[in-house]
Amino acid sequence: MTVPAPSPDDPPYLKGLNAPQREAVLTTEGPVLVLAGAGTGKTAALTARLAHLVATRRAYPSEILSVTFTNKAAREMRERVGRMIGPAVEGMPWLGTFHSIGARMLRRHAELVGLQSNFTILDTDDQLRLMKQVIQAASIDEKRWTAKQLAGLIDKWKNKGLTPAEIDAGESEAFAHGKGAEIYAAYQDRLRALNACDFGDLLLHMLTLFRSDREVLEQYQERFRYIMVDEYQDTNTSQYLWLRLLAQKRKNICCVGDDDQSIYSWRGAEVANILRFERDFPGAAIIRLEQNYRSTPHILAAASGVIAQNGGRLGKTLWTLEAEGEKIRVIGVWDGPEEARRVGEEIESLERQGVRADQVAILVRASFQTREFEDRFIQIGMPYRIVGGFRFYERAEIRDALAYLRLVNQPSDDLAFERIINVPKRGLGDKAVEKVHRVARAEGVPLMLAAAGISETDELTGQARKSLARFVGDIHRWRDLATSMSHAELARQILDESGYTTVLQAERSAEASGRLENLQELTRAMEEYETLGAFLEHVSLVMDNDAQADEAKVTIMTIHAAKGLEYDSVFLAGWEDGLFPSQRALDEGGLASLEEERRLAYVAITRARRRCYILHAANRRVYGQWTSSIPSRFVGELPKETVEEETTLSGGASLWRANWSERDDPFANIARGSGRGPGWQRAASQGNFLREPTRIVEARQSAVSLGNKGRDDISLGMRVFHQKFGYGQVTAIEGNKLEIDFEQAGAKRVLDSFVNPA
DNA sequence: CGGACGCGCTTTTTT
DNA sequence: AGCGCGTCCG
Repeated sequence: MTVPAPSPDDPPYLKGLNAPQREAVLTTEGPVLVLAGAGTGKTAALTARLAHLVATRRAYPSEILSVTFTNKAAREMRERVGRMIGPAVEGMPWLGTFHSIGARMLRRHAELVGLQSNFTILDTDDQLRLMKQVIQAASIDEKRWTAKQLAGLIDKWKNKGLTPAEIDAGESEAFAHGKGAEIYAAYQDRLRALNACDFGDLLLHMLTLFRSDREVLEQYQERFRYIMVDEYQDTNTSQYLWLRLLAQKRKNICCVGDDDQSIYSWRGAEVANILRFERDFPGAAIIRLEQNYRSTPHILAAASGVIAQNGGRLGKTLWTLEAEGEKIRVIGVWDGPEEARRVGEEIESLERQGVRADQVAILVRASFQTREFEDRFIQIGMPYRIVGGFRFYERAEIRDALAYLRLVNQPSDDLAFERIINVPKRGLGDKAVEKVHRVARAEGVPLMLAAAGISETDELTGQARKSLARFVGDIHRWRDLATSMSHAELARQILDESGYTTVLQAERSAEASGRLENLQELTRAMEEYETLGAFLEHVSLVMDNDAQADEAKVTIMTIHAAKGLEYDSVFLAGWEDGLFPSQRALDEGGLASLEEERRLAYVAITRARRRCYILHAANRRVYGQWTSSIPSRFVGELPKETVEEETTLSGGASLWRANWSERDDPFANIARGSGRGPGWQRAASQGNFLREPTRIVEARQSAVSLGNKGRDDISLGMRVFHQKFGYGQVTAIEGNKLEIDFEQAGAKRVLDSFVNPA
């Protein structure tokens, strides 16, 4: 397909695009697959394409379906398109994540799948509890067949687009000796009874509806003149089928993706979807974005060298106009703590060269690796932030608060009822809850209603009855209040009157105050929503977490979390066989798993703009055990000309150096504890001398005395202040290290240079 | 009912 | 090693 050459009359959204990008924008009709390598301006092309469709009046904004995976991506796209086409972006109801779009559709047709349009969307927590109930109801051994397993299985089935009726005997065998399909069906029944959906249902229900109801399908096929899909390599089967049905009529579907960046197969993504695009959509235009605007040639060569080892790729060759730049630095170290120390030093050196901390990232394979860096950075006072981990809305206190709101919003929300009936503790234990359940089941009414009934009879006695009556009364009162006050105010009042705030205040720990802050944050967030219902919908679908990106901090995160991001300097830690590639990937899953790990390596390297450091340690503590390891096979796959290797330990001489550096570093032993596990012993006995235990003791002592002499203005029992941890009392002094019992943060060991007498 | 103890698990994570 | 969960006991 040929597209017009650039001309001065080009609309603004075409300015600055290279030839393939222009082609991606201007090839509007028919199926298009855009293979966009890392850093090749994929989002720019995608948003320009959207702007083009609207500007040339090929479609109204409301006639374009554009799907992304994350809310972040959707938001970014909306913002960028907004900048190009102005307020018309407001009329793009079909720009969003698969799930938010699925929910939007499903609310319109809920009754066709046996739901009401105000169905609740369950979070993982609710799901799990529901599954537990289903397993119990089927009298299956809960130890042998856990709710977690079932959740994984049902999730997998839903990802594949399978309803209970479509589970064959073989699949069904995977749970409780062939009861899989039966239990799945029971779970779906329970969901329907609760007027609820899990995430998978948002798509699966629409998929079954599209299949069974031509009219509904055609309505959407007509409506969506153009379909655009971001990160196509991450689609699962159900999403793929959904898209294929929607695109069948007009066939104007444009999928953007990169098979080399497919790193989510473990949650159902099928690389195959992108690999067979041409077969699915005959006559598809394939456009490759290969000019990279992000990284130096060395970085690209390193990434290409690694990914080239994978088979079955669609194939792309990244290139850049950038200057050579620095080589990748591969650094071998003794152990985990040394790795953290080295990275800290290198970052300090970068900062001296003018690199800002927020342009530096440390990427790890598994989240437990962040710990080592945290410890070190706290010690040296380097500001950092950890991305990922718990999401705001997944925190217990937030879920509790939400459960109150859900129950007030919809008293028939049994799962919310169960969650908070005894939170905070009000003397309603298993016995009482069980009674409520029994009555509810017998009368076929929601728990809330059953509870109201019981509180008026003698079925419960004393405290329990009083508590239950009070609880029921509270919910009713709050429900009435909802009509007369703003929902944010109502939420505050609920938190106060339920005793939730009081309990947290009484706790007086750092955690509790953090929770109180989170709850405040929650009520603040509520103010932005028109209705309580709207807010709850937002919460169940949009698990935003990236609140503040304040001061310059080094970012520590997993490679998965880093996908789509870029940094000037990137540290890739823990490149050892067994950690990366992970042991699991090596043991199970065969070649496919290894190749996914390799794609992960590719994603990791391509996050870097100018500088990339790869580290591997000879010894590491994993699950409390010292293990020694060899450098990752991926290190060996880096083209030699693009790397610069340095190591503190290969053979005898460097072993000696390792010992030496340890003596130089007053913290080595402290950080390592009495590190004498298998790794240590093995390495030591490989050297030309035998390490006597006494030497270790010696080293320990010298570690303390080698450091700065302790400060004389701090003494045992003194009250001190620490920048990070606040006030505390000194409980032990060891050279320049202090043990402090912090009022907020608890007991910690810190350097004396970071505290001052209070 | 709630606290104490002991067992088992432990990649990656979105919606 | 560290945490969450489940069980057992007061």
